[in-house]
Amino acid sequence: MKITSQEEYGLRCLLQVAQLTVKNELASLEGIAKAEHMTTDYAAKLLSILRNANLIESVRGKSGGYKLSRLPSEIKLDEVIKVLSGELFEVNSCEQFPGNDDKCVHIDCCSIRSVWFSVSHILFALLKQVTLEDLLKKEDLLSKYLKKELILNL
Amino acid sequence: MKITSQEEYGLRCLLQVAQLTVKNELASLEGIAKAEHMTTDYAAKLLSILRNANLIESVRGKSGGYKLSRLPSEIKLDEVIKVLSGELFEVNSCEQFPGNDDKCVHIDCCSIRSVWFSVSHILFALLKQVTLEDLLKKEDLLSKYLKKELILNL
DNA sequence: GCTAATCTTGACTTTTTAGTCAAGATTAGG
DNA sequence: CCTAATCTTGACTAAAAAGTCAAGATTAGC
Repeated sequence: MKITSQEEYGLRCLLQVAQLTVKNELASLEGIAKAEHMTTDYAAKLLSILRNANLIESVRGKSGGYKLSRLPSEIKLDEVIKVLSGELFEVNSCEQFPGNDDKCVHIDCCSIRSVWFSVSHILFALLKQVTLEDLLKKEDLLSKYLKKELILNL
Repeated sequence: MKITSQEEYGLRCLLQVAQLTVKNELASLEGIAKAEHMTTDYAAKLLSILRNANLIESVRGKSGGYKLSRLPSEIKLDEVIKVLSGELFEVNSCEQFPGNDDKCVHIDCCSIRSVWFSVSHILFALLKQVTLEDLLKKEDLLSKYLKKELILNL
């Protein structure tokens, strides 16, 4: 249960694209990488994940670049995080942790599983309340908003 | 943002210890490993993490084993998860993701960071509401309890 | 059509996490 | 005091995640 590199840097790239999209410009790979102080190769890899998930679109060739597929207000963090690293705990795969067997010993009754399900559910309900548009705000503004709104709306 | 092996299997071992502790028995390494279908070596490693964090105590020598250091009702999941894998996002280390620099580009203002902080805060507040005693219940009972109580008490 | 600026892809290397192995320390009970 | 049943530890190997490299495809503008 940790924020992964792919989530963190993938989201940063997406936010760079969002910033230019609202100005009606395309974001170039090189521009994104420079802004985020990362290599273009790594940025390219992350952007390809975002593109394959239809969060962004790319235009190839000279004067090409990336733009959001939808409005920033229509892209919610729960979707972004699922694209970048999947669910916290996959509902149909307690098989992720089968011990040394094919099948988990606890398949019939597992109190741990029910905690993961609840936590995962609430977590993604939280993330669903935050959009890329929110993330384009300044930190102090967003921070206040999150404190006021996040839990209340669960 | 995924449940790690260490969290899952570590918690399973801890729960095995808890089951015997409430019966006033010591849990042996071999017993725990057999019950969870894992190797004794791996169980040993996880139990040593739990022991170093003072969640369990061990008795060496013949007729030795493990027991909880506290009552199951006094051990909360937020602590267990922190022991097994740390915070979701370390407050004092945006340095975890500095890009190709020493210092993160966004150190002064980072909307992403404020989301991680909020989410992490709520997540551990949730986990704090669940104790090992709760986890000793049957899945269906616990599941109902979680649905009713978890969010309400935030 | 050439060229330079762009995106695309898959194989590769490095780092981290997961899991194993083996040698050793402790102690109850005979 | 010996032995068998325990726990302990650190080094090692395997698997997964992170990040790099290199070759190639596309297209605007000359």
